[in-house]
Amino acid sequence: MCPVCGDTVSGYHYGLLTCESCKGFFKRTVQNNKSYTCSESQDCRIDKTQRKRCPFCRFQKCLRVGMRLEAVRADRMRGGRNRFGPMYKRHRALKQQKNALLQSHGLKAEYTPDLISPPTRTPFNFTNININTTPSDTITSDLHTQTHSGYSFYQNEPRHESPQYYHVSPLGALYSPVHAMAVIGDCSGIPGIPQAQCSGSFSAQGPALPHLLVEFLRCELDELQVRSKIIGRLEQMQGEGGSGGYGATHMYLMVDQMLFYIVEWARGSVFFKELKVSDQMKLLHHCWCELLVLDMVSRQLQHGRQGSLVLVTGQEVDLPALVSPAGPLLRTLVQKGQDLVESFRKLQVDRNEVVCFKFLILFNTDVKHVENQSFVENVKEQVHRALLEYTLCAYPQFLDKFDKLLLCWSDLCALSTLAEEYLCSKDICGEVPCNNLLNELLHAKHHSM
DNA sequence: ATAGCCTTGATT
DNA sequence: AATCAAGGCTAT
Repeated sequence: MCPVCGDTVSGYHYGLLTCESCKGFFKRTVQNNKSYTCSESQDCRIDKTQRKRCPFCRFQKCLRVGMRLEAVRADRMRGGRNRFGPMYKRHRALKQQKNALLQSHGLKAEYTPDLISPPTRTPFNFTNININTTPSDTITSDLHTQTHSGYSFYQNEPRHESPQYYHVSPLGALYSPVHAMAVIGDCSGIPGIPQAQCSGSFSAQGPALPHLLVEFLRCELDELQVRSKIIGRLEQMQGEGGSGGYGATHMYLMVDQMLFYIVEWARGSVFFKELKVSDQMKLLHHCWCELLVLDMVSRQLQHGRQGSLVLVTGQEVDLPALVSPAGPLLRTLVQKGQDLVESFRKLQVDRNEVVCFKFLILFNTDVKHVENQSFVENVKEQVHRALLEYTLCAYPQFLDKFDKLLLCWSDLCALSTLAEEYLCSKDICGEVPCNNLLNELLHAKHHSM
């Protein structure tokens, strides 16, 4: 599918696989130096049926997905090859490799259609939802402006007979590709990734990410904001409830708050927000604990030191002190948690992979009685694809990282099951404060089983 | 202006 | 000689 409009791809054009019509549109726009204006808010949906409606947004999208201005020839020379040739070749090879890997994981090699459909807003009624705390989405990516100036498109010295390439379109200045931060590896030569981001040489900026991953990063809540809100809420409750100190109650309240923000994240997330509330709840009832465990594990990766546990609040808990008075269940829980953190660390699991993981966990196809099962399956497959593409691209020297990540996931599931059992036992003992989200989630699972 | 089909020509 | 991504042409 054409990344611009979704029509059928006819080959590589101006840097990536697009359809014939977007190829022509891009060519006309750049050759004739056209400038368009958008009569809406510059975010028109571009698809096969609507692509004619707003050329401004269509061209924006062409640039955003990575079509190259420089590939339009200033001298209009026909035929021949440009220096993208080898890049297209590499891309084909990579795709083949990817498909082989996908197939080995039982996924279809063909691309599945984009699932983003018009949003439907519906109320959501988990108990204990404080309306006043609405964490604002944070764009974790960095906006940059690409420069096209003075770049010889040919690898060799430009000869007189060679085509001289363009083009600094007046619209080019509007091009703001979304970058990701802190990516390692080399994606140079992958079509669709603008050269500035891709050149591998000194890429503090790193290569561009799969489109889906960028969407996922957009859905992330701001960690610091969440932290301060949770701290505020906990202080407030300690003031009210009286039970001060850092006992178990404090922990449960904190977990409860974490769950609140996990739900908040999910509700605002791409794909998930398209689901009916009943389906959303079924998925969350199933995976909240996995998300919780992943959240804690990934926090240890960022800040944690061995022998201590860093909480959402930023507090550091000494593990030996936590474990020594604990029962056997909590002990194994802590031990397995440490093991998991260790294997994540060994694998060099990065933030982008964690973000993909969250979506893999959320869109679990094993959840029963979900109305829109096919949607969930489709999303899961797309996430798989994005994660695989990312690992191959960001860690090309580490080809089985994807497989190892999936192995880690099953460890995480096992740990989550243990954690849930632990919380359940504590809930039955009456140690978990009542009327909160944690209770609801603990009970929901049992009712549905 | 759009988009499907046609022609071209360096690279393989 | 075959390939295939550039540009060109032309009904709609």
